[in-house]
Amino acid sequence: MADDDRVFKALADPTRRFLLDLLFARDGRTLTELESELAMSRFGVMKHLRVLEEAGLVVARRSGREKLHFLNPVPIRLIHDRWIDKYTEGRTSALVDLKNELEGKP
Amino acid sequence: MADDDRVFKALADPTRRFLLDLLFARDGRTLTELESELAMSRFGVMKHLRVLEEAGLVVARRSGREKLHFLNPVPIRLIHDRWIDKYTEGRTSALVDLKNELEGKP
DNA sequence: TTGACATGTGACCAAATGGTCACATAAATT
DNA sequence: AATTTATGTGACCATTTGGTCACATGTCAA
Repeated sequence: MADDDRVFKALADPTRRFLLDLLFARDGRTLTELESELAMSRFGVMKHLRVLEEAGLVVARRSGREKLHFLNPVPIRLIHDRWIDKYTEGRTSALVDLKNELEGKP
Repeated sequence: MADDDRVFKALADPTRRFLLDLLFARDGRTLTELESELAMSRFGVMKHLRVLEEAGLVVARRSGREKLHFLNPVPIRLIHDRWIDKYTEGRTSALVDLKNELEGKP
């Protein structure tokens, strides 16, 4: 499976996106801590985290008997740049407006 | 299922992303035309197009015996703005640099 | 060192997904 | 009118997915 496909598939599940949101709010959480935020058994969360790890969206480090999970936004940036950007171009943003104004364009 | 979840799930399949790419390159194609670009039966393509339609990524219009398919990038923009943007911020772009410079920030 | 705690593995299961086919209908062509 | 062309529906099937559980291992604390 291609890298970006793994990322898209990892993002396709709402539980996994919620896990990313949790890690975005605060990094370095343990499995049990993440489990406590979800209405799901520890094993379900483990599987989801594994999918996220294989997509490179989460990086984990073992510390004693705990496993600490960290968010890695790089894959999201990659699919953004290589794929999504193409479909979201063409909108004038405030910044682009500013730039055009400075350059004397209408 | 929530709207953005439908979009993420629709984007999770490489065949469907390829269909979007085809429609991005040229709009208004018929089912048979799209089928001819894929190593898959017409029925498989129909199912994928249906998923894309239900996510709002493709809009179709019947014309005689043909069905014309059009790309609608709005849902991609929405998940971009509401979700992906959050993870892709923090990169200094040329435009942000310019804005900061104008405002006298370092 | 004994027990509690944190994580891991493999079996297992139901439901969703991705795909095919037989058949059907509607529209254009000849 | 007869035929071809374009699309639609429902049954069907294999595989993947999302989830549980029993059990096992490693690590910290009393």
